[in-house]
Amino acid sequence: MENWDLQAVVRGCNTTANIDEAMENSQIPYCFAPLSIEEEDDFFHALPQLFEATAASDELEELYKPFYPVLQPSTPPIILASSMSVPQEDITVEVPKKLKESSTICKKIRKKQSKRVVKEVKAEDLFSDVWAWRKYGQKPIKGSPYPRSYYRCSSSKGCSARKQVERSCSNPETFIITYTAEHNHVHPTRRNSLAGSTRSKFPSSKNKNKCKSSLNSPAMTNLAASIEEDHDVQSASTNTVKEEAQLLLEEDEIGHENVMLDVMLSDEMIPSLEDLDRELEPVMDGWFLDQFSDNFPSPWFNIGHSNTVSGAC
DNA sequence: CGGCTTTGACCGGCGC
DNA sequence: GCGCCGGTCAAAGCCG
Repeated sequence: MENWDLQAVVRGCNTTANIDEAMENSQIPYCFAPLSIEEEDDFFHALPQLFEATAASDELEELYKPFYPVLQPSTPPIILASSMSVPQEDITVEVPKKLKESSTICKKIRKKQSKRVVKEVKAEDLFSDVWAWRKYGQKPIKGSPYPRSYYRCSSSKGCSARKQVERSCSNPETFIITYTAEHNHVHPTRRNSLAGSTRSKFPSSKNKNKCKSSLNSPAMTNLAASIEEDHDVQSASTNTVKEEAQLLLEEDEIGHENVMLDVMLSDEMIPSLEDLDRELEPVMDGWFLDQFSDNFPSPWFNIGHSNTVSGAC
């Protein structure tokens, strides 16, 4: 184990405090009482921000559990509304007798239970993920014009963590990420090999591949892939590259505070802002340079609009 | 060579 | 029982 991890774990406890503080600042009410499944559902929909914080605290709790007795003697773990991380056995115990009598309902509950964490993020936040994900499937979803992509954690073999990425129907600018299961390992110090991660969907275009190669983060590649998928579906989109670039710029300015809060509260910030910043700095520097320099279209935009824009890198 | 994406096939749950 | 649908598998091919 590297020093990074140890420091990260120590600082991670401060992250919990950050969440605490951030939630206070955002005037999001704590909810200490456990909620019913239906209440949870409503609660999560009503308070997506808190939902994200919940996801973060869930993983934090798991991650730092071994250190609780030492590091949190006076600050008990925050009990948030979500109890979704409770193991299945525990859930079975908590299910009312009436529900137990109905296997169908139980199954429905379990199915509901399996969808643990749902996040709604903007496109630019899709890449802010310290985990390495491997795409293992994609399916068109009935009722949705956008396909759903299935990813499993490739940071560690045997990790059952999964996520589904789907563009929001109501707000196509955002993506709905559904996390299922939990990581059975700590955050990776490095992501997995990038080999193959830059494969183009359009083998005929070598230029596009080269553009993709400039993305040295698999998460960036995932984002690119998602956007690419979306643009496959939305081939009739009338937005030009610059229009979308402007849109992203505006979103970034307008939603800057919200994005920052989201980032602080999300699990991507484990183990700490500083550590992640250190890791992502070279990546992000290059990315933002590409993204917002005058030299449009950047590689990122080329990827996003590979169907509508000829490669120019 | 290992790990990635892509994509058709397969499987299980669910409703009719 | 049948068909639909969502989720997963696995082969093929690509990339560093």
